[in-house]
Amino acid sequence: MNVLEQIQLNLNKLSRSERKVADAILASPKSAIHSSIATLAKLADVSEPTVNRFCRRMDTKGFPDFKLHLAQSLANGTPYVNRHVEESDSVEDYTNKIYEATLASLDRSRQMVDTATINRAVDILTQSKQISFFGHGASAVVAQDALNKFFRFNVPVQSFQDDLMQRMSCINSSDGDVVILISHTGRTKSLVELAMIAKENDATVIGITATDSPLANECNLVISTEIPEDTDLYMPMASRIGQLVIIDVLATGFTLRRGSKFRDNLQKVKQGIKESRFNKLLDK
Amino acid sequence: MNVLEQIQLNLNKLSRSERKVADAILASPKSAIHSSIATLAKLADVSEPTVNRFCRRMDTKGFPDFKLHLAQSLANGTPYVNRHVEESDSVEDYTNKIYEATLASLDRSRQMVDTATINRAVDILTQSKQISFFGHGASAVVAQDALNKFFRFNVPVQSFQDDLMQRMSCINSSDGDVVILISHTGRTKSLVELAMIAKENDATVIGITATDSPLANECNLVISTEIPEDTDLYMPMASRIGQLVIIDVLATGFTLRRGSKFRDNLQKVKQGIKESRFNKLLDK
DNA sequence: ACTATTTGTGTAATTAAATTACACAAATGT
DNA sequence: ACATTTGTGTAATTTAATTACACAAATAGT
Repeated sequence: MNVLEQIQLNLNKLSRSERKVADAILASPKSAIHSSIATLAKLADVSEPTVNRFCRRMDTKGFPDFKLHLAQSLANGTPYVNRHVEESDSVEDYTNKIYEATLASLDRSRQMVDTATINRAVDILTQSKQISFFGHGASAVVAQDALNKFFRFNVPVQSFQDDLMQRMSCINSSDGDVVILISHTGRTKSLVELAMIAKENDATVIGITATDSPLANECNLVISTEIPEDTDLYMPMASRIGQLVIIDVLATGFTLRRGSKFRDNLQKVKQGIKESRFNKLLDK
Repeated sequence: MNVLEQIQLNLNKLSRSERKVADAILASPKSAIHSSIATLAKLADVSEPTVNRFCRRMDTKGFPDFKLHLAQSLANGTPYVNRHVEESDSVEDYTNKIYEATLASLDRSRQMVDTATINRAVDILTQSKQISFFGHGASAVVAQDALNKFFRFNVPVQSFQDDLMQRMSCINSSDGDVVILISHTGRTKSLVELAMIAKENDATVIGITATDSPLANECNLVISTEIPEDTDLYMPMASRIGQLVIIDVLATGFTLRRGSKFRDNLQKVKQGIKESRFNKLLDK
């Protein structure tokens, strides 16, 4: 796959002239991708066909194709890595680290997301009488965001931050109601209790939480979010970003499932908001 | 840097024929890097020079150079391109599109973030008597999240969703107070008014909003978030994710600046939360 | 509304690049 | 030492990319 590794690997299987080509490329791969076969041949002190043969030997179709592969190998420079913020970090340092950590976390959750579960959740949501979103702390924010999104759809939806309100809501829930519980760790006691109460009252409980957590075990359906080893002191919780995107996905699936009549409504809401804004054409 | 983003960005600045080329490439970037200028021209139904001109417009030296850049863009795992959600999309389709759109948006804002401004904002925050976070709709969620974060630091911080409360708070603000206003478009009337009120009362106003917007013009300091072309019906607002990360960065900068005594406090808060959770060792 | 100018687009010619064919040289094996 | 394989370069050929130019469309200015 990776051409640079490929070169490295077959280095001693090459002939003398081809070896010269390999050395020239390895010495400065960045400049190699911008040279023509002629300049590279000159640089390696071999003939042009030799360079071409070398490329073929590296399992590429020819010199241009080889350059393409080489470019791709070089591009995989910075895979989003979780580097922790340190006390001595400059603004640039910690800003970059936080962005990278967030990107890494999102990328990981993208790879982990189970679309079958998503689909099942959308199923349940579209058939529900009422939807409730509950969470605490950072997850309360996510619940609030979800409320915001689903509220536009003109469906019965609610979200409370207050524990008592949450409990009352769950106690009053019944068959056809959906309760979505959001928790990063899945260990928040009150949320686990909410799940139990809601289930007792025949509501469907969906958890956006860590797999195999106490909360997950009480849910009818779990959209699992990966939980990183241990969040250190400075690092902000990237997890809530992942939760938000899952809300986005659910909301989108919901809209698509509900059909066209529904989307007219969405458009109407968007239009309605416009009046509270400065017109784009008028300013300046 | 990234050619795919470059294409996406200049999409509406292209002529009709060049747009066809852009569409053809975006439709299948992987196959594009393996085609010659002739096949690509045929695919896009334009002439070869048009393809070449398109490449030049994307700040590359020519077609081969363009392919090189494209290859590099593709190599970074996945092409984070904003492909719009369509009615016919499957679960996998829209899930992927949303994740990619979010990742793309985050990646872009990472490149655009101005650390000097961040530093300035952290300066102001650390020296403030009180911090207020205000926003509406999706941005209210971000304000809430910010409250959540800064509250842990044991500094005077507040956030209201209610417009009247926000106004009263700004009216009562004074020198040394910081008001952080969050708005995606920067055109929300009430927020612009808040900025004016707060400024009149000598508070420092920081905006997390679009550059050159009415709101931005009223702020003492603007942390600018890019504003994408036009958000379509299905696509969720990836912008709030970017805003959240900026909050993360500010909070981190704030902690680092405040020194070690401060961080003990953070640890204490983290410890305090633990009691509301199921112990990791006890369950199962 | 018509003309001038700019801007965009394709055809054909040109140039540059890469590949192939072939010949010779070096190395290896008999 | 000779035959055969393998490697390498020169020159020819092919292919791809670019440039030059002409025409068409759109825009702006009488």
